[in-house]
Amino acid sequence: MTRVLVVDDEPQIVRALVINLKARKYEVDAAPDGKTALELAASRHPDVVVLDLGLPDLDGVDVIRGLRGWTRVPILVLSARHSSDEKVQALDAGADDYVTKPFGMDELLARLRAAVRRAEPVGPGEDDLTTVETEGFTVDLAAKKVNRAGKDVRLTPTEWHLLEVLVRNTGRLVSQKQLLREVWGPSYGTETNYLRVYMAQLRRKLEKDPSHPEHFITEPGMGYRFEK
Amino acid sequence: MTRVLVVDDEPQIVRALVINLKARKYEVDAAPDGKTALELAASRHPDVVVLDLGLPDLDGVDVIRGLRGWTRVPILVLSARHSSDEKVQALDAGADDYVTKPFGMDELLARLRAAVRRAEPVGPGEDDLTTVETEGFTVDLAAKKVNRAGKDVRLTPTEWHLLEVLVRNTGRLVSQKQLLREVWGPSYGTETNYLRVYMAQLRRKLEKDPSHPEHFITEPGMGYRFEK
DNA sequence: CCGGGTCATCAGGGATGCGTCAAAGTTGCC
DNA sequence: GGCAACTTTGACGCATCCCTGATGACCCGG
Repeated sequence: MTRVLVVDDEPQIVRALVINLKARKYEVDAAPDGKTALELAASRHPDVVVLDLGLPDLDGVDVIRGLRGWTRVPILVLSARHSSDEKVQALDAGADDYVTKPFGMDELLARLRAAVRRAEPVGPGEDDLTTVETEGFTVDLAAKKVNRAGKDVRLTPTEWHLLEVLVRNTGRLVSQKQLLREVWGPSYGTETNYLRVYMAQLRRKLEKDPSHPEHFITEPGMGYRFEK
Repeated sequence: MTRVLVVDDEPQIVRALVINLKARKYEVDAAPDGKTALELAASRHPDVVVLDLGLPDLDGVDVIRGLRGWTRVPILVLSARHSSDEKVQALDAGADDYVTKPFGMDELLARLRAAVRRAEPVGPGEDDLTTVETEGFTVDLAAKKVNRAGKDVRLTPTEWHLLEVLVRNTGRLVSQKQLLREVWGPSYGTETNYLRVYMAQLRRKLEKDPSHPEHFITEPGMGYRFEK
């Protein structure tokens, strides 16, 4: 779940934000001043910060700097000041966006979504999800490679697709209908013979003893399962 | 140097932006409509896009989607529409920021800086990515040069672009669609014959035995893979 | 013991995708 | 305006993959 830190000294604004955010399944922390904001940011590690510039204790720009000293969390500034100078200062201090009050809730939420979205990592960083190992072979989902005894195994597109669905559900039973729909398309829910042919090919290429499979298990009448 | 793509059909706005950006040492491309914008984005790889929503040919939101289909480049939307709905649509389609006209140049530039800043990769870690070596040849991504047996190999722009995408994903399979979109642009997702022609040329220039490639591996039906 | 159903395996034929070559079209430069 | 380099397009042979039908093994209930 996405965690939001709301920093504002006006209770009614905080209330409005909290209600709207919680309704949209965000987890929300709130701070009434800069000092609390910095503490909460450190202890709660929010995924995005909504920061009012007019705080009682610290200058808003100093709060931004305080955060930017150690984190790249997206900061969305909220302010009553329309002056161009204020905006430039806040943005150059490290803010990601600047919304002037009064603001539309829809717009604010959209900007929030944009800020969270682009902070999402892409590509590497999920290595634990991209490779699956067994004693006999290794499947690399990102590189689309299968390695067996040091050598890459050549899989056809259909074979790979089938393997991918099974591996993504390691340990779970995948029904025949589900497999057929995923690999061959929605209208192929009943052609179970395709499955038999391609499961045999996968086993021949990957199992130690294809006629006594250890990893590609048949659940008679139901479907197939991949086990490490 | 940071490269900016300005998309707007009003010449005076483009002029103002270009002058201001160039004065601040940005490299600037300009497009008067959506189609040109998508082409320029594909061929020039800007670091940030400034996009007016009111274009003569395509809907602005469609341009955003066209870009987001293959790149995460920051998009800063410029628009005369103040309606909250428009903003939400643009932001949810993948825009990073939304500025309403008339805008202050200082503010726009500050938002631009913010967008570019947060797109910067975190920390070091790409130094080793700038050159890739194989037994047969060396690719220098920064210098855009390929060396083989002590001599530089001449590559055409398209050949280089294709090589670059493959090398940046060394070891990973890159799908045909992805390659076509990266090199030829978002609307070329199906022209797989281009790929065949240019892969052949790359192999002829770089492989020891072009008809038995060791580094530019084709995965039938799926895509291509570069191996060291 | 027999019969129906599901599953595994095999092999052939049609369709598809890839590599190659050559020619036409485009672009940019002198 | 002409030339050279590059890109696009089309055609062809060939390898590979996908589908299909046939056959036999296995499991269960009758």
